[in-house]
Amino acid sequence: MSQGEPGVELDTSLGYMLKAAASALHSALEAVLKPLGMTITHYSCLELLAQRPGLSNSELARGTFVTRQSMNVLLQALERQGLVVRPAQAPVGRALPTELTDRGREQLKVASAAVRRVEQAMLADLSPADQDQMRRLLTACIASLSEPPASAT
Amino acid sequence: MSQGEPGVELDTSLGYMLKAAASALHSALEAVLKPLGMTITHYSCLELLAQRPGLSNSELARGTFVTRQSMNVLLQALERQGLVVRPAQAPVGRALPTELTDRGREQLKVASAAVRRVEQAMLADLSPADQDQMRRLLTACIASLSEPPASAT
DNA sequence: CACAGTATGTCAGACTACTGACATGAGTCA
DNA sequence: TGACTCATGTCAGTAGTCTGACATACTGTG
Repeated sequence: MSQGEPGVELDTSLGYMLKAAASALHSALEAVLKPLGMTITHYSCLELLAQRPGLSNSELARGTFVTRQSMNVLLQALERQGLVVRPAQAPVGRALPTELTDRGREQLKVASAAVRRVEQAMLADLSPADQDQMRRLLTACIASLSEPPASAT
Repeated sequence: MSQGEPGVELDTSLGYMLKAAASALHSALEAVLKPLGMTITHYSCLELLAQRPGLSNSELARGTFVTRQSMNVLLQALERQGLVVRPAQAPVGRALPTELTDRGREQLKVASAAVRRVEQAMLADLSPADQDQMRRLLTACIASLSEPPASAT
């Protein structure tokens, strides 16, 4: 069934390659986080809270690229497990500032090291200059995709 | 709640940026495919079949980065909709070579144009040289992630 | 003040993709 | 030939995320 690569155009499509790279990263992260009993979103949430303490549910959702409904489900689980805490009442508006507990920080420490190893493995063959290039390119892509479709005028 | 960017290290993490870019692309693709009544995997499957006719269920799964079980469910749906056809019996082994129908090609044509527009929008600010760079960098990342963890020796 | 508009937290149901499991067919090797 | 290994197709159950909906709280404008 395999017939080498016809080289049609999939192999050069940056959209496809971006998906392939993200998928490979996703699988690698899953592989190291699963033994720790964590999902990727679970880890992302803790990491985000460590770097930006006091983020609300909606802000965490945006930062981890899921809906606020999904993040809400996750936060309730993390709260039950004693990894994060939220005040019973919002200090202002409806947003509940979330904080890591010591237990949460502890769990994150192990996971964070594992994730860092995966990221370093991914970048093993890239020079510092390459990595800067990649940051610039990805930033440009994100910016262009975030703009409105730019209707013809 | 928002407090600018502390610039901790999330903003420079290539893993995070890769995820952000893939997420932005995913959302943009969803937005253009949904009006056509297609999901991203649905489209990816048709596109792959157009460029590599006769791929089996498992090969399509690998090409679209889902499990063969998920692809099987999708293929059965596409078959019911008359977009693809598979022989009742495998010509060799168990693999069933899948082909697009005229109806499948027709649906793909519209979707493919929409997807191409999204990809071009994403690359709007990137020179041809930039795009080549990006291909090289993504390829390197994928290759490094695909290698075994490289135990210490 | 009253009102519309926007952002948030949360519950419920639906969907997509996943893991687990089993049977079938091809290739390898003694 | 028979045993073993591997890849494939498929069914069933599970988990994570999504959409839809509603109530609440801040903001700006008349």
